[in-house]
Amino acid sequence: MTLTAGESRDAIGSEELEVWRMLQRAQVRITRLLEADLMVAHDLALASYDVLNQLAESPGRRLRMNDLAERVLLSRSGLTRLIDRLQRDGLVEREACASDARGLFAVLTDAGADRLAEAAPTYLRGIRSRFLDVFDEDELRQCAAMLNKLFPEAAG
Amino acid sequence: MTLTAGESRDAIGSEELEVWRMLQRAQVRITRLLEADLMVAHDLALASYDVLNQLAESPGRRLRMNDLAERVLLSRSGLTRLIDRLQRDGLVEREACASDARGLFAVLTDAGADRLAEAAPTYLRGIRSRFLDVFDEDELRQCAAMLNKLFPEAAG
DNA sequence: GCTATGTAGATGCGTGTGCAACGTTCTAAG
DNA sequence: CTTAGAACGTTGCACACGCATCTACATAGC
Repeated sequence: MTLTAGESRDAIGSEELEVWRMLQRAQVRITRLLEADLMVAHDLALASYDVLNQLAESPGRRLRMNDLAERVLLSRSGLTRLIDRLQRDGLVEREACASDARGLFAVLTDAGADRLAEAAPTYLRGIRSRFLDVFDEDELRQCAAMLNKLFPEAAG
Repeated sequence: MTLTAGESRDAIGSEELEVWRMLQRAQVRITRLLEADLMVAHDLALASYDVLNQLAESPGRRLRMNDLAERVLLSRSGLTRLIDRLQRDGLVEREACASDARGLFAVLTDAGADRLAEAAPTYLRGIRSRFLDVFDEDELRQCAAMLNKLFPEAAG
């Protein structure tokens, strides 16, 4: 590290830091593998899958742009473009919001639901083989507990 | 989910899937917080920090472009541009490789080392407060063990 | 020595992202 | 009713990334 000064107490045990770095690496690598799976098998980016999935899980297969952006961890502008693409491909439609003229719903089309249903097995198989299958039940429980400590508010 | 067919056994317990999704969210959100910290305090992107850090940890403060790209999870082309920027800012230099005329070393400059030393406390404080401090020793050990199961080869 | 195959790094191109700014609509204060 | 401020979604812009391609060099086979 070659830290010069001011690190009297910040000289964290490298092992602890290493945990974070390994987590980073693991998450990035698995995510890329999942995305590659989806791309070759279904020509679907992971972000697109997430959007379709979120919509499918929502009542009326629809979500306000803003809510959707939060759930898929995208900026509003990023989601605008992504929905543009999905709409161009017929997987999603925009629909006006009756109660708020500023708002728009992103709505999953039948084609979008079909596409999601096609891709879901690939996605699930990927997560299973690359993540879930590696651990036993206790470990997954431990993991879930730790994640809940990290983000208590994300318990939805 | 509205899965249609072919999912006889793929109907994973939603809880298991949720573990992966929470991990994804946690990792992305923490990473963005760390990056924001570095940007406002030191005008340094996280990828740049990682590069400087990797170089600082390497013998002779230097690494071949290829090796470096692997360690920071970047494509070769991505690293080429990033090193371009860091070189423009005087934090890194390119140096020919004696034993292989194709090869280049990315070498950390003194200015780069200084910049890293400035930013390190911010980075460490961020990881500590947003990740390490949330857990006790046992949990971190558990976490490390699980990560080693995920990527046995990444035990460096 | 000469050719074929492979590797290191750089570059053209297309794509996807976030930030800042904008128009529109909602809400609150007077 | 009018007006100030906030919220929703889109757009202009710049930037960072990966893929495919390219050049230069290395290595193996003959």
